[in-house]
Amino acid sequence: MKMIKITLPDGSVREYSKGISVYDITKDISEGLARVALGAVVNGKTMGMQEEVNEDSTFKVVKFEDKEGKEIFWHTSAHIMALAVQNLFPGVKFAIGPAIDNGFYYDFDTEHRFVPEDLEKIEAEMKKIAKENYTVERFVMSRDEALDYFKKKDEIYKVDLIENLPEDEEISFYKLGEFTDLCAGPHLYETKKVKAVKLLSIAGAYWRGDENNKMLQRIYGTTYEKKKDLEEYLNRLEEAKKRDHRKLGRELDLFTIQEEGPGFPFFHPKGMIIRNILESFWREEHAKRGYDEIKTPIILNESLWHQSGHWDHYKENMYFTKIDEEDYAIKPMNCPGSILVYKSKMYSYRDLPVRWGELGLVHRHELSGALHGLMRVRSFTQDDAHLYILPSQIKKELIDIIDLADYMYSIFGFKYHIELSTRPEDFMGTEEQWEVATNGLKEALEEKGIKYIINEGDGAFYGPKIDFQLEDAIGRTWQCGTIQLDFQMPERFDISYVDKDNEKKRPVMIHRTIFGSMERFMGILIEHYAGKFPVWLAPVQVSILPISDKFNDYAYELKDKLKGKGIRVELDGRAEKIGYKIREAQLQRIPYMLIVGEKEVADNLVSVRKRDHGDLGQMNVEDFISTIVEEIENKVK
RNA sequence: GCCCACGUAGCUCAGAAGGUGGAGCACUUGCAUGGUAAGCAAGAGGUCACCGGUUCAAAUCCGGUCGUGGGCUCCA
Repeated sequence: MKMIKITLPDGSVREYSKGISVYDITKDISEGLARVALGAVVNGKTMGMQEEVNEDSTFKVVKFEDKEGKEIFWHTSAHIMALAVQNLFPGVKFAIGPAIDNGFYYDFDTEHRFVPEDLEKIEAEMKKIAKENYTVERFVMSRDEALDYFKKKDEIYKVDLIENLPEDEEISFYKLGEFTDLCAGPHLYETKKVKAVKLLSIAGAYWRGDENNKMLQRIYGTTYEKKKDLEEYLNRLEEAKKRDHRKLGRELDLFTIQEEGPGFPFFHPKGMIIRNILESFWREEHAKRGYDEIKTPIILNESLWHQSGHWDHYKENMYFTKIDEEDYAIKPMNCPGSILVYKSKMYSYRDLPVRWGELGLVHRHELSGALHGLMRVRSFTQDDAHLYILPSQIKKELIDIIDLADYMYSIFGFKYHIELSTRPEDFMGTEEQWEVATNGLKEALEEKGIKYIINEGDGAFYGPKIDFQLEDAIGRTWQCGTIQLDFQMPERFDISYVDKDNEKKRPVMIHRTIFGSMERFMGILIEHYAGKFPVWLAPVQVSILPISDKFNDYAYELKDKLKGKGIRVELDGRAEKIGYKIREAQLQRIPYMLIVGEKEVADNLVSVRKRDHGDLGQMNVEDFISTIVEEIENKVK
């Protein structure tokens, strides 16, 4: 019998006979461990308890708490759901059913239209299956056997999947009761570990994510080992919903989106305060770093968009109009406008880099189903900038932009991750140019020691890009900042500078944003702060609340004094009780409430109540003013 | 754009097996002048998203359009 060596996390080595199961190894390490283990990471590969180990390996047990454990758990849950659906709705065809971030889904193809009541039925069936404790069996077939098996069952999606698998690999299957699925695994050994089940929603999804394919029905769900953990997760979802920027936007009177303008947001006075502060912050930081600001027209002649390549690559997303008999387009991007400014004169190599910022209003026709509050709109202002630089300046300029973005995000306390998008199918220019540009971005990131994910084929049509992804309240990430390196537009528009040798040469262009769009960034900010904006951003910084309207005179004096210091202050002089006024100010997330009554009037004081700290007691008016002014100036978080 | 669900007062929602619409909050007025998260009372406010069909009668049933939500696709 052949023996293999298994190295445990503590460094100790054990010997077993070849073909031993993950379960038996785990059991041998510790009986107790086998009860909580869901699988193991063996030589870096996650395996289920039923799988066999055949070579010398490092071996680490995984539990539900581990990322790999959740993946196993939810993947099996997807199969349990599939079996439940098969039991309840015979004739359903199965597509794919993976584990995702917080649960799993499975895509089904059936004439039956799933309705919410079905979810309850399926849920009940899943619980039954889990309780009856099926074991999940793994076996392999040859490619031909596998194809034959699914063709007989008319499982067209599985056949499609197998046909796209590499020719020489063995094909693994997992069998759960009467449900046998093509699957790489790994899976739970037995279903009884699944103690809490919740199906969350029904959605449409195209087969293989391609809109030309048939739309399947997807059911999303999640499961847990303990009922308590499921409840906790559902509570978290509820809490997150409370900070949805669309709800807070209305409650705090920041913005609305009306039926008359789907995807075209209306900014209310309080929303504009935040927006204007963000713009001032943006202008200050850019001015410090050698940027100048320009503004270019929203409507420009269609010929410009032919020249830029937008007509060929972006027409579907553009709006058009006519002026007299001429065709015009509403700009979907700011770059061509910026380039026209550049072209209006001659440049020496000494003038470069030229850095021009533009808070540019663009319009893009997004699909109606894609619109989402402020996060996805059809009209938005990009905090754009275009840099015209010498090829030798690429790395330094890229690094400076990365630093600027990092600094600006840090002011808000944002976490983000970076993605690098490479050449799309529909690209302009040559493959060599793309390679140089992509490597430029990679080098800048690597020099900064920043980790990034690569999105193959997701670049803009004119160049590769780095994206900064920020998270919203429920963990969805949104692209905000972007840096794009472009060799195409300079050529298309034949822009140049005069080099030392008196030759005209082509500058390199960088397109970049930090906020991304003012709209999206505000949406993210609202959710990030749950409406509790720090004092420097808060639309109303101080609310003065007289105990009764007898003290309104003092309150008005106080208001003028604060206003004189540039503080955004409101006065609630209504004949209401103090508790009522506090409640309203609190619901409006106003950072400071100043309560004034008989005692304060007598000694020129204010009683300070802070949004998240409650009553701070009495304070001298001047002291309060200097405290808050300092907080504003330092952009205290 | 596609799949599913939804659209009743400014907001949150109830109601309607077809017979001329309801609550709470918000708003207006009156009373109460109250010390750290909702004082009392009265009033005003809706062509039940829009268009069409069925019917003696439609907010309710049917069809379409628009919009919203969750996904897919796409993206700042």
